[in-house]
Amino acid sequence: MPQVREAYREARRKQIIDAAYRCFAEKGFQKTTVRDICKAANLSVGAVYNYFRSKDDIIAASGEEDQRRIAEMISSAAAADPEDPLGNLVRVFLPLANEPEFVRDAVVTFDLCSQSSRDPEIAEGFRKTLDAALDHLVEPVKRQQKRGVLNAKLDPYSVAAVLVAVYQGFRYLRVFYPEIDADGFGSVCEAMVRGISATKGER
Amino acid sequence: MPQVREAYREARRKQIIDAAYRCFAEKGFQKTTVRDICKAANLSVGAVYNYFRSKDDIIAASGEEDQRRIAEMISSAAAADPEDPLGNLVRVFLPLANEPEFVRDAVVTFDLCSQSSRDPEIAEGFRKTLDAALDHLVEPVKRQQKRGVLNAKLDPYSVAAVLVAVYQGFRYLRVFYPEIDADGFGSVCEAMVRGISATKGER
Amino acid sequence: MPQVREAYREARRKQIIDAAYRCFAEKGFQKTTVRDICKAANLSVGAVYNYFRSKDDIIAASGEEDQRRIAEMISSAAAADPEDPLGNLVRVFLPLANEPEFVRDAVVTFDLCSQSSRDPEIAEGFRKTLDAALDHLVEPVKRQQKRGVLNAKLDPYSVAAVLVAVYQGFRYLRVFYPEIDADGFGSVCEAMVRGISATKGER
Amino acid sequence: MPQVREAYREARRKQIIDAAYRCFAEKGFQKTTVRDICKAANLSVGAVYNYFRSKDDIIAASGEEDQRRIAEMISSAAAADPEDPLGNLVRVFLPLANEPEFVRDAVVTFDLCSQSSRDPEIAEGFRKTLDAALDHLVEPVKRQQKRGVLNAKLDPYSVAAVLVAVYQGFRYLRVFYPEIDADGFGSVCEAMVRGISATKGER
DNA sequence: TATGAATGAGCTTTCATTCAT
DNA sequence: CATGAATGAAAGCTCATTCAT
Repeated sequence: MPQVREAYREARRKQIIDAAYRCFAEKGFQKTTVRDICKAANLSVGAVYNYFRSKDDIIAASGEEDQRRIAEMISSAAAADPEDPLGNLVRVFLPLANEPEFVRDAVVTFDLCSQSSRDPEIAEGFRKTLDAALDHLVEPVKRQQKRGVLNAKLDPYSVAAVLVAVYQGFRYLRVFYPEIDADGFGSVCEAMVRGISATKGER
Repeated sequence: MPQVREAYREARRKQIIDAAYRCFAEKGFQKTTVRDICKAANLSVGAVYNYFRSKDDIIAASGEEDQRRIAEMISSAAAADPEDPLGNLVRVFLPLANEPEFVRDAVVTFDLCSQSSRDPEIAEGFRKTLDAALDHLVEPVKRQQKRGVLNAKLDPYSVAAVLVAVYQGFRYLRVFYPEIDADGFGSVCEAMVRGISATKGER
Repeated sequence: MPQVREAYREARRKQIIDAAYRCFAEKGFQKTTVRDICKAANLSVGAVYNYFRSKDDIIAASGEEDQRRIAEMISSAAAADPEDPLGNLVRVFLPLANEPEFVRDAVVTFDLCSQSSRDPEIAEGFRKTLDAALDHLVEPVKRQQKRGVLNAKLDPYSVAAVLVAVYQGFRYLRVFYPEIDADGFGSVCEAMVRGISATKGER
Repeated sequence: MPQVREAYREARRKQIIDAAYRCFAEKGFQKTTVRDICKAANLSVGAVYNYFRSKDDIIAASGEEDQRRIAEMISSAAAADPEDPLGNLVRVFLPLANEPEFVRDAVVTFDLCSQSSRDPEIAEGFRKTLDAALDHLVEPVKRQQKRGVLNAKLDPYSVAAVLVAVYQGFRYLRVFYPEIDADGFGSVCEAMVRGISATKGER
């Protein structure tokens, strides 16, 4: 019985988080009112406060969801092509730039980032999932280094960090340049990956 | 006389923008109240409204200032070492990561980024200076391509874009990882730059 | 349930309008603050804004109420004495001059009048009820003309207009002359009404 | 020399009052800012405060001016036709309804009226000039009564009051009905004046 | 649990007035 | 006398949160 009740609560929470995420994407955290969220979730104000202690609580939960999604995408993209996991990242992520949610979600991420620096609770959840994302990259990097495909002298954590940085930096630019040349960007990225490939001397 | 008057007005505006920037860095745009800005600028509320039409106006001005600063840093860094302008970027920018303002300012940039997607006026000022920053990079890239140092097949605008992306992505990570290994990050970047260097075949 | 809900809302609206009217009479529209109204209505600021979109909205509603009251008085006064409806108007309205609300309400009407010339929303509601008031007068005037009591050559709408004008003009004077001789004023009015009576030749 | 200075001050005061009156007509007393008045008068804020102690002071002066104008018009209209001074009033005042300033000025009068009930200083100036206007009417009324043209049994002050009331009431209606039938209104007025004329029995 | 009316602190902005120049 | 930058009280309005039903 508590099993059922718990599942019910979880479903409601997810319903609220999803609604909130849509609102946040559209209007930002601060300009989204609790009423906006309630309306979007088809719930009354009181109901929402049964599942979350405060608006900040909803923001934090939304942030974790946002990061969880990114981490998931990274790990599945890296796992999809064991032969060339890093190259596959570029092939998987760049086309996303044309999805309508791309900018919408990017803006939420950057909003979260700036909130994080003020609210430790948000930062906490954020970092946890960012850690997970990085871990999902470090592993294939190490594997490729062992296989002699990547320059073994480079710190695998740093490589993973640069990859994430390039991705987030691309999202950042994309916010301002909807017409950005994603393919050109991808070509430069691929060329750069060659720069961290193992050469004869470094093998 | 109008010369003096105008200079006076400019000085006051700068005083307000600087104060506002500090507040924004500390509390974010929305949580910063106009009164906070006034207090930080040592001015009365009415005085501030003599120089700016609204809080949004101050945000927009702050945003332009933020971008102008970045563009300036990029152009001066690229100009400092004509032999290796791109490599110099890494050498100039990475050490900044340890400055106390690094995270503080990064957070403002990302806040601005997310505001931009909602407020066209902010986006306008932002994009203008982002354009300038990119232009300052495209030029040395082209020069290096002509000199046969960089792979001429790559689109110079895309190269510039990736460089900016890496920088902003690094700032992003730095917000969450104060302990991030900047040197390791730099090493990977340098290795990557080698990936876009001209090789014999492409020369 | 919606029946009850609706009735509840209407009751609250009336509560607010009444409180607002008292404030407006005492201090005028502009000098009455929303907080004044809230205090007078024994409600919090937020509560009031649950029932009205803005202060102007409250003013408009108050204005309609004000006009509605006048129209109602006119129509009931005219209906009370079918033999001499116009004469009855004088008999009914003049004694009101001694009521304490007389000046208080007059001032609201004139304030509304001047607001109307600027705010179309207020003017709209105002005119609608003024129309109704005039209509309530035109009908008895026409009836008296048919009965041969009033000069049939006069435009009944103009007669109604003059009657309203005399009433409002009297209120106007009363604002400045609390000691005005209402009976003398009434005598002159009655004499004037004789001037628009049908004479042998016009019968 | 003080003569000249005094004349200069008077000229400036009039300049300000006129500008203020235009502003008040357009936006109402409360929504007119001191800056509006200064701009309309082509003077700096400080300059205006050299001639008036406060905004209320300007309003009061404007009000006296407004009433002075009406009193002047009444007295000159009544004096113009010694044979039929009252009839002449109708002939002079009704055509004014088509002047563009008619409604504009009416609104100021009603605004003043409602301010008067709150501000004794305004009321004071207002009443003084209203007294003058009434006096200018009482005299010809008395004269006509002596000549046996008007019913001598009526209180001349009340007659004057009704005349002013009709005029102000007409202005009031005109605010809401730009299309009001002024001629019809005039005909009714003339018929009414006949009602207060002396008849054989009352002569 | 669900509801949504009520709360009131706190926000941005305006504006009458002062006063150093 | 003229100027207009500076002041700061106070305005209208919003919104996170509570709580009786």
